[in-house]
Amino acid sequence: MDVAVLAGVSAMTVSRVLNDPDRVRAETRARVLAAVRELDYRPNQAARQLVTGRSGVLGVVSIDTTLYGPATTLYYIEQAARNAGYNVSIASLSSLNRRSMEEGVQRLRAQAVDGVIIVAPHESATEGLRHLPPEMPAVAVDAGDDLPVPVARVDQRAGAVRVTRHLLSLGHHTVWHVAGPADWLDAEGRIEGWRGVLEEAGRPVPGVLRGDWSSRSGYRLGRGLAQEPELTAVFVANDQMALGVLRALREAGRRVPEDVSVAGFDDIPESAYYWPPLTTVRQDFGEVGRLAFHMLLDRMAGADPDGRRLVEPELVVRESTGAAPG
Amino acid sequence: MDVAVLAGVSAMTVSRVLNDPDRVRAETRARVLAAVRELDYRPNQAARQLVTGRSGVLGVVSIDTTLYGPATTLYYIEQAARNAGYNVSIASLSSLNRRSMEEGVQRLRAQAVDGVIIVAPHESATEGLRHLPPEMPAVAVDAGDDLPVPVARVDQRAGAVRVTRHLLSLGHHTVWHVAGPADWLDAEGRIEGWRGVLEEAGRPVPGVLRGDWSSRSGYRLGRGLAQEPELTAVFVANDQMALGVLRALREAGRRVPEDVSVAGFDDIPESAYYWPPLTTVRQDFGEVGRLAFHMLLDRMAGADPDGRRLVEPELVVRESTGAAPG
DNA sequence: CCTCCGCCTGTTAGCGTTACCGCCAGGGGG
DNA sequence: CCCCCTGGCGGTAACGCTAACAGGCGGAGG
Repeated sequence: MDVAVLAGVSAMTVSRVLNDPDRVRAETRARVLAAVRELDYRPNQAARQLVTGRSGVLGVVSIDTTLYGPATTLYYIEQAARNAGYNVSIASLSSLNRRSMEEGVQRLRAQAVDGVIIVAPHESATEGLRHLPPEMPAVAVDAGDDLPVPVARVDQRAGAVRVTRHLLSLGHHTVWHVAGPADWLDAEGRIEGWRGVLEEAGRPVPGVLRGDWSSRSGYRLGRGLAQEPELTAVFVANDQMALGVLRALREAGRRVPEDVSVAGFDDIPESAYYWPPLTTVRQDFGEVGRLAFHMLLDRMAGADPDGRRLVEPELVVRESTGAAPG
Repeated sequence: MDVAVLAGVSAMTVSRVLNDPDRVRAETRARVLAAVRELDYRPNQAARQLVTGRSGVLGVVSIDTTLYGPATTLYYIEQAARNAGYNVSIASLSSLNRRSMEEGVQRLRAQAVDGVIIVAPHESATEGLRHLPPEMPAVAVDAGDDLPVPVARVDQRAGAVRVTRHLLSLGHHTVWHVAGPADWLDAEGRIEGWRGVLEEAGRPVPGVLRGDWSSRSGYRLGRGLAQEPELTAVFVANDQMALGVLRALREAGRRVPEDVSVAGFDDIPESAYYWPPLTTVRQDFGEVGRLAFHMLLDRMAGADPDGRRLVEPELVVRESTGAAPG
């Protein structure tokens, strides 16, 4: 090791200076650090990992990171990880099924990551965990509560409850719901919250319409909704689909919010500029990402594998919801 | 090595089976593979890297991966990398400046990645490259042409030319432009294309308005635009800002496209559902991502460091642009 | 029958770092 | 005055893998 020679010490001392500076005399330390700078020395991570067993890399396996939610969560995980000195390796899933989830997890495993965060509001998350060795620290984001690992998630049900109550309080007799795909847990959570409020209030519960989160599907379902004479309020499971619904209603001549109130979910940055500006439920993806990372850190330090943390969503009332007509 | 013992061969033979299967007799190979499966053996990447010098990990340093363009590019880079057996480590930049760019690059360097892709349509990309050792294979996405590495990018200027010509062909006397931030190269490219067409046609060139890519900034600038009596056509540098402009114009009572034509850039999935559906320029971020990865692969194989690949954007005409009034 | 060559497999060494133990010097207590 | 203990540092081995070379064995050619 050149640095050791230049500083006139042994390789071991250089190692100590870099890993446990206090155990070396200040003067020696200074000499070593000078040599490090002089030679622009960078420790070889592979060699370090070989002996310590730690890589300093975390793995994130996530569904389509093109979507706003996952992308934002990933972004904040990465930020938090960086601040704690970790690097982040990603495995994006193109399709959501057991096989691709397993493949993603295996890939990160092969890379010898120190821990794994699974961002998959989907039942396949369970599958991913099955393929993780039991001793591998893991955390799930937006997953179900029945997993054997800590879970950080937004309280989808609470958000749906708030927005549905908001609509009822405006005098609407009932509220329709455009939901996300069936196997997505947050889609289910939003349905449960919505249905719960309607049942509790003794209101009729219209059939659930299933979209795929895209504006396109929102538009398609919105055209159907526009034919419902009774319709005065819709809760759409995300803002992109809500955009499609808004357009379908307008094309059918139904005014928002005068004839029909529309609410979304997520509060993506654009929704405040929709026409009309969208009432929605803000999910703090940043908070979820940070939380997930810190839970993983705790887990790596040997903490309780059963932690669950809920992030409260927030109702954001804009102009797409209003008093029931008539 | 347990696998070697179980298969009754040496460690070396196991290594050969895994890396260069043809060099080992079929029968032996089968016995080794059986042992590998039996013990669920996974090679230690750190040890392999220590001796081969290759990690099988690529680094991507990117601006805010929350934005649609970077997120999509990253997604496709990751897909392409996975198919080629590489893992991807990310360094997202929270702010775009030399320091954070340098920090991101250094972090990936410390992790000993085999190659780096810089996704930064920004002058700071140059800075990032300066901190890369010359022998480190690198590729830049959407960067300038003056970099000493291969560049994959969408031809921003061509896109701007097409959309501006489209607007002039509809009879508009001139076209206003809401641009992106000053130090973003693609913002500059779009300005150049737009200005070039106007100058070539001998039309007046209105002053450039500067947004920050957000709908919010589009709305703010749109309110100003709505006061311009001469205004009949606007080319907005991305779809999110265009959404803000649409809303500002509508609020001011100026109809789109009857009074004012509005065009965007990017063709994000939602723009087809704006009101009215947005005429825009489609950038194939997927193609750019795949291209960037394959250029990096070539570069790692020792290919020409001066490759440049342009992806052609495509004009998508929808309903937000129409014939000039009067 | 011997030799040479090519195929297959084994042996040895080393990648760069850290864990573990041991050595040495100096200070405090017996 | 000697011994032990502590702080600071060095030596050695080991982490798991593969590059490079070595060697055995069977078949082809002389």
